[in-house]
Amino acid sequence: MNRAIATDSESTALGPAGLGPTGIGRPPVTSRAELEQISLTMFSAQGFEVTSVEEIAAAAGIGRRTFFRYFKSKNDAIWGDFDTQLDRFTQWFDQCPPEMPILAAIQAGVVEFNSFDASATRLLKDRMRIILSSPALQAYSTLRYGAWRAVIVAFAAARLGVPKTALVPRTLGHLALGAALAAYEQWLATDDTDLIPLLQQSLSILTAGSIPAGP
Amino acid sequence: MNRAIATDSESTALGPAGLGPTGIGRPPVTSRAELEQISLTMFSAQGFEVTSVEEIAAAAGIGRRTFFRYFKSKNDAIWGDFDTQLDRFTQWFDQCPPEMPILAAIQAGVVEFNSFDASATRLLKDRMRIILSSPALQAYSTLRYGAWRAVIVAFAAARLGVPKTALVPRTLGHLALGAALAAYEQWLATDDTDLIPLLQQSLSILTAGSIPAGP
DNA sequence: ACGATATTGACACTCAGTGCCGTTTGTCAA
DNA sequence: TTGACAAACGGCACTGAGTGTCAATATCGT
Repeated sequence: MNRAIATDSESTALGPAGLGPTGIGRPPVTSRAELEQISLTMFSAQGFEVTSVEEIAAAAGIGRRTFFRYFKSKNDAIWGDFDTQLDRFTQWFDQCPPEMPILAAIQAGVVEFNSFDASATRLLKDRMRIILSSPALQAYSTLRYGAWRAVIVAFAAARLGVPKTALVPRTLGHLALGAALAAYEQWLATDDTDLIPLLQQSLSILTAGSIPAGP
Repeated sequence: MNRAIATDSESTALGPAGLGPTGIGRPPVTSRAELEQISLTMFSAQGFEVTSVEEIAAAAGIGRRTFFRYFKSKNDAIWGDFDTQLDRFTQWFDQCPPEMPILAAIQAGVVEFNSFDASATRLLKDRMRIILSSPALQAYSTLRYGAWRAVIVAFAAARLGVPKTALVPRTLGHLALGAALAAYEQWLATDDTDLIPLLQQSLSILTAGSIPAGP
């Protein structure tokens, strides 16, 4: 008990991401990135549920116990530098011109957040595929997305001059996330489709406030 | 692996909800409803995480193994007759007049879904409070809400004459859920506030396509 | 009373996650 | 070079969720 709902940024921030601040002490034998790489590969190859932490640790040449020093849970192994991405997300809104309408800003921010080069996009797709293929990961993603929503909520609250706990910013956070998730699902369901246009469309339903013309 | 994403309606539907179809065989020693009642009480009193299944089983006078015959997981113990509620949800949309605009229908359907008498409303609030206070339950709720979204997606797809896998219905499902979740959170965060007006407001952002006037 | 039937609960097992603690491996200062 | 120090490592033991198996138990119909 006593765990805050959205305060899990410490979960990934802590632990030996690279090494300790000074170069003192025994150096880490691996890195978060390397473990993530190995985990991702194994999850893709044989599935998330059937891949045990013990297997991953063995493949990485470390002890099971050590794995949990790099990641708070097996679920975390797939989220990479999500917190860093969130910082980028926050900064975008910080630098967003005040004259841009709030809904337009949210739409642009979300699109920007998901704009990567081809290789990073491929990696994102692999990640999302694994997440959506595993109920456990899908469930866990909700907690991660809570922090994502918080970025939007903070922006909207500031723009509207209301507390972050007000209904409107809270709702905008959920709506933006919903639109993004719909785009993700669609992206994964169809081959050779670009994510960005899908995001534009799903967010447009929100920002334009209308449903595109029928078939 | 090989588990469908949204196909978990069997999870609660199976198991001895009351007793077997015929009255033959050893009768169940308890019921899903009774176990849910006990679980809810204990979760409220001491918290979800610290309450073990063993404790619940002991309090109910059954074996730990038996608990898992009534509920697929500890998480499930709190969701009551959610599947039945979903049937009600589906039926509402089935009987929704075709001339009602799709967004208005979604708004009305979601409001209707959450309209209970005072006692059921209190129960719902207790449930939601527990869910939002536990990261594990909050995460798990995503899977349950997947079935909820599917109802909206099916309705929207039928109305729009597009497959259920199309982007627009999918997005509407996520957006409606997002609005509902925002209303729930707000409802729990403030005392003596009615859920329905909050739902109206959050859904209005979606259906009216505009943000209410500032402070 | 007997057989068919369905629930129960005990046992054993896997796996995620955690606390504890001694060991290893590096850096820095004397 | 040596020794103190700091940090990561990994083994061990433990809790708790979830599952497979199987004998015991309780009810109904004949």
